[in-house]
Amino acid sequence: MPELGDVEGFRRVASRFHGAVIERVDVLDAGSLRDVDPQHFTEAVCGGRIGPATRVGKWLLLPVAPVTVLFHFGMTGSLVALNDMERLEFHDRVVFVTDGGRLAFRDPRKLRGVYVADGDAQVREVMGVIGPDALDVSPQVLRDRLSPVRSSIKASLIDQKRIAGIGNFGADEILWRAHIRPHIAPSSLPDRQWQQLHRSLREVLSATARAGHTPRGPRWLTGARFREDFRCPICDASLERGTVAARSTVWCPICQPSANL
DNA sequence: CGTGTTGTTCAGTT
DNA sequence: TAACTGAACAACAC
Repeated sequence: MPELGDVEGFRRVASRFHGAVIERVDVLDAGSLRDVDPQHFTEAVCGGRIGPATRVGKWLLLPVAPVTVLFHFGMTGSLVALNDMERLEFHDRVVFVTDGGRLAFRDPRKLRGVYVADGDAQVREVMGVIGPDALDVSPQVLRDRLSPVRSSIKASLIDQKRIAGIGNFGADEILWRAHIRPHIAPSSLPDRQWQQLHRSLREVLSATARAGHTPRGPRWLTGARFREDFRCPICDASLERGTVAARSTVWCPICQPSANL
């Protein structure tokens, strides 16, 4: 699930803990703690006060001075606030017990996890090489960063080192709204399609960030993706499914023409 | 028991 | 070299 919008939702969950003090950390799965052992992690954050949560691409950063806790949610991770009544769930991996409630990193598949960094340099090191957040890129930056890709426009959109935050569903959604077929080479896009791509990107990402997840309503391709009839919400044509950039990909054969005329 | 999966990394190939 | 592809990771649903 976690793409930019989902992580933005998790950021809002975390922001409710701004100012809370971490009293204890329950590490239920040491493997979800990346590159740090439970003792070291616990010592680093216990007694610390939680600062304002921020998001960069698909990363969530939680300052606990003097360190920063980083979360990456892989495909199945989430961040949940638990009230005093609620019991832990089986897939809760790391639980922060604070004076303002409990915050749990939940992740059935354990593909990513929780990291800790000391200082900005280490934060950047943990996140690796990633491009600017997708919600911050101008039309010009978008074009400059994606156009060198020689495979497909979809591959360029989900490449985190070009721009950060777009995932598989988001890329399909953006390309569908821009009427661009995912297989098309960036080099073949005319000016007006780059403009349309940027508009669609803003539309999709701002809506997903506002919602805190990728909507699956009647006007969303992501909705149609899971609907029984599998039809385009714009033109009602039967959608097509295939593999692009090694990911499962859905597009409309009518709304997203295979060539630019 | 296969097949598929919203993310990333790495080994291997072009 | 750089770009690209596909398997692997872990766990679960179907």
